Amino acid sequence: MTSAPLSDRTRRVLASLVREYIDTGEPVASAVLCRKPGLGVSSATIRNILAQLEDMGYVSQPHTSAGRIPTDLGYRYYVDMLLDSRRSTRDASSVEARLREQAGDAPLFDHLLSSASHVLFEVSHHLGFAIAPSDEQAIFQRIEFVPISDARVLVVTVARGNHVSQKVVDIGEPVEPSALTQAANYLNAEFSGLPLADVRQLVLARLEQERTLYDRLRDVALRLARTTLEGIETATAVYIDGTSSLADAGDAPAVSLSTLHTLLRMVEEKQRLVKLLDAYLDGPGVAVVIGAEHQDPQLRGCSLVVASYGEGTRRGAVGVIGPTRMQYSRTISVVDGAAVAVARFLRDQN
Amino acid sequence: MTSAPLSDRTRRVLASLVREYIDTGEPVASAVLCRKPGLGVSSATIRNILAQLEDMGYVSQPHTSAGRIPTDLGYRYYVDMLLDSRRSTRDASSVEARLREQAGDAPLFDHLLSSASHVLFEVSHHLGFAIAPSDEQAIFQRIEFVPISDARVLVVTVARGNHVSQKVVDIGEPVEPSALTQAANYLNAEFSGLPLADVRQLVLARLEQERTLYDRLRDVALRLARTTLEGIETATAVYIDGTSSLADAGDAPAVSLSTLHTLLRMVEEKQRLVKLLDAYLDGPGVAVVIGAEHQDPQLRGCSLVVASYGEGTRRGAVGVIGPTRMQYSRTISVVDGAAVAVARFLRDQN
DNA sequence: GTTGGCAGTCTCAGGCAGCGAGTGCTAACC
DNA sequence: GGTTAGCACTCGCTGCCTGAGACTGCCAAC
Repeated sequence: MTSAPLSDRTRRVLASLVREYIDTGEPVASAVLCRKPGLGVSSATIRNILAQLEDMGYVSQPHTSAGRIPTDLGYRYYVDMLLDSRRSTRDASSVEARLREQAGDAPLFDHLLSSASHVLFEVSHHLGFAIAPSDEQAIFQRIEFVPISDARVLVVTVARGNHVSQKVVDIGEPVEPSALTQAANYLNAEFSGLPLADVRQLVLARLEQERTLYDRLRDVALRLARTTLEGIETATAVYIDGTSSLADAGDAPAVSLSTLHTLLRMVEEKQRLVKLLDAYLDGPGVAVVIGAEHQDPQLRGCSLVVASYGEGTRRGAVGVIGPTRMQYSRTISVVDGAAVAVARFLRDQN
Repeated sequence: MTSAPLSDRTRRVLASLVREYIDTGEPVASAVLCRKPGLGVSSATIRNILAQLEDMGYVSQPHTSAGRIPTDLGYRYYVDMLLDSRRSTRDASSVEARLREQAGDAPLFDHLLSSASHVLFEVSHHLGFAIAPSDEQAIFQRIEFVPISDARVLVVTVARGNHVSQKVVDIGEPVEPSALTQAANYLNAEFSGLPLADVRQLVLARLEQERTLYDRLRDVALRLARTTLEGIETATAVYIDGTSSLADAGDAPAVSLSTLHTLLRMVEEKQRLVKLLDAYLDGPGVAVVIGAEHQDPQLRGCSLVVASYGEGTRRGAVGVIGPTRMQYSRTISVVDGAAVAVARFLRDQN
């Protein structure tokens, strides 16, 4: 398990082995590798190299007389090579075209993200997901109250970037529709253009003041606004598509049954996925988490490819979850492309 | 495969065998059955009866020296006995209590149904679902237009029974907010209290007339209404919870991987589930579809327990999908209870 | 019609041999 | 020193056999 830098040739052998294993799913023999173009050496030499790679923990043998398969560490090295080499050559155009086809030219925010998860699934054939940024920093445009029943109101909030969200709020007492309209006018006049987080703070501050003012209209407006804004932090919108890919038994059952179970539970409780990503999403660009690198032991059987989009505190994420033996090169391209495309959509709409 | 009526004792043996198999998952031996209380005969007699049952296709042997397991036909006979015997003794109270706890006292329609699917999953530990009735016959209460961007409007439709639905509509040209309010007022005054299907017809009829009238306000109102009502028939709302149960490997992997794949695809394209149910949902009460009775060969590995709620043309459905080897008795109770509970909720809100 | 008894059948687990794939090692070579 | 050919060795896989165990089917007695 030494970490001496690998020679160029050794790295080519490792990459070749990983690619071959991803393609076939079978342990790779030295004879197979030396038949590959690019490294003109005999199988005996390959065997020496493979023995070194095994010492270093990059490959392993299921049993003595079998070929080698990559370990999670081997995948990691391979993926790092990929990420290095494609720093310059990103191409989002094909994914972006698909996304535009799916979502239209100026989609609503939630439609854009659900389309993104769908496209990711279609292109990668793995579970695709898209996560909205926290609403905290979204720019408040307008609020509108639609009376539903005597004491119930549908609150529609519109934020910049075609970002529409709805919520039903129970106000204890019946309120006149005209009062609701006035309340909305008041809020729109006061707060339009501010980040939602600021709006919330201002609303709370005013509610403190109003206690002594006895202005009924403002009171209703502010209380409705408070209840609406309360929900903002708690749940992040998550869009997932392609769960069926997890049970796609092309040749082998991509992931184990217990991993499958964990993933399906994650799809049910989407917030768990958000939590999972929080741990890995810090920098820009594509992040890859492979098998044993997962903190949750149940997820050791699968890999995660994720990229963030947006800037500053308005960051969301798109990505793919699939078996450790996945086509990383392709998947990384696709996820990166999707992140770029989503970011571009959002920029165009400001 | 004769269909002579079974003697009382033979039926008790079959029922006992099915129950035992559902409990253990192992082929049931004659010796095991004769130890059960209720039928005081020796194992040899049981063997004779089992041989008859096998001739008739109700049970089968995995191999010569194994016990018997029920065939799908055997499950069918057992389930029919269950359905017969519980005609009178339905008890929805426990499910209803859970549903009330989950959904609150006067939930919105979609929240009620998603709670129903959740409760069905929790109680049965199988995939639970709830399907909304067609909107066609819902009684229109109010429509409201919320401007989102220059040429885009969020249309909120409220129907009787806390049934709120939203849709974003693109109108080609920018429209003044005040015009939208007037348009909504016009539509509400004209159509409130009518079934949605009638509203749609009336809207189309008026649009024909208006062609010659050149009243811009009405024109906008009617065109918005038409676009909104267009979507009504196409998609039925479907709520699903508990997909993870399908991969719950307690002892055996409940359903085969290919069945699992089909079911997950059905969860993705929910309308396929609606289509599936159309074939089975005609009468009132609980319907059970077992294994090979499914038209789709991919679904042969699982069973469906479903009950409809509501009356006349306002019928929806709730139900459960699980392995053929499921606790039918319990599941039927639960699904029946859920249907009764949902119906009661809806009745209380009119 | 029911029952006890017994032979027959089949699965399952364990042990063993032969085969083949693929390696590790060594000695020769460049 | 790195590379290569050759060869012995290892080990999983398959097929075969055997004994044990689980049930049944059948028959004769009740």
